[in-house]
Amino acid sequence: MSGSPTPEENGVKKGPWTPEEDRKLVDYIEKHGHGSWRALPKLAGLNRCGKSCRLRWTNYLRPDIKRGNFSDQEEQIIINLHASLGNKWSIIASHLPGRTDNEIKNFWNTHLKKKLLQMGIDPVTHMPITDRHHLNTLSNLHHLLSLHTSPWDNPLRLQNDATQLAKAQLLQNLLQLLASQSSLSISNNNLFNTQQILDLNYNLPIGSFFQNIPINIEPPQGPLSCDDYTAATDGALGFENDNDRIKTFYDMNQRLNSLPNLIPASPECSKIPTAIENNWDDDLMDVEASDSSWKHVIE
DNA sequence: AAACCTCTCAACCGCCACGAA
DNA sequence: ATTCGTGGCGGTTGAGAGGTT
Repeated sequence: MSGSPTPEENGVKKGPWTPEEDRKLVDYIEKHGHGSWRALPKLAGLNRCGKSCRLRWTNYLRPDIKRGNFSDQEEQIIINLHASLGNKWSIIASHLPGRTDNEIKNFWNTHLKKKLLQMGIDPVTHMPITDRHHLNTLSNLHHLLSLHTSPWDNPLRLQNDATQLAKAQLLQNLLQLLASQSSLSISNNNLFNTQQILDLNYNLPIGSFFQNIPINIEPPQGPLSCDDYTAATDGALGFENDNDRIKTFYDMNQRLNSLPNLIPASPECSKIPTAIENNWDDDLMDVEASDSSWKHVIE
């Protein structure tokens, strides 16, 4: 509080609050409201600075504060909001009734940050960590894929979008890594396969993760246009309307295409070795067997 | 049992934004 | 336009609880 005397200068108490102090603060606020925080301590008979009183009330004593562990749903909301807002704890807290910014900040720093790192996701950018150290453990991928929720029928679709995007990008980066390490070039056809893998991991009809393209049609030969999406959006996937769906697909594709170019320079480069192609078709499409298949492909 | 280490989270600190004078 | 008072925010700290050696 700039301009205000510091607690030391005033000789006011610092440190943990006693039950007696809590009672005084609650009693006063229940009877009179907090009014001016600066004036409150004196009026309530507390040897504390106003700032300390305000923090104690907003972070701990307020009657509407929710106690206990964060639910999975709350966790997802925090992760998603953090992805778009960054460390705007107070705004994030406003989306979680009963949770304080301080509590969310602590939860982020002590749990979620570590969790994302373990999953191979940078907690700052929310993008997959692409260095070898993180990519060389299949568990990162397994962690992501094992989340295994179907976003389309989930009311928290927005929250899941961030996770989906992260998954898609990790897969994309994995493909890139494969391409760079084994002279294997990745074409859009492979990207199409990536989409199929995601569809299967979400238990969606083939082609549904990014778009509702029937399995029997030719994979697109270039970045998908808005018209492609429009044409592919027959059949509901759970979006409120086609605009939402198109926007989401378009955004995802744009982000995927913003990564370094994966398109081979010559047609022969785009040919995948048969063994690997078979793995795409047979093993990687099999959700149950996907762990060993991924390991096989990486090896 | 004791020493040490790690983790959690309440509380503090410094800075900033904003409104009033 | 400037200063001052206040509330609010985000980063950081440190006490204490719990776990490990």
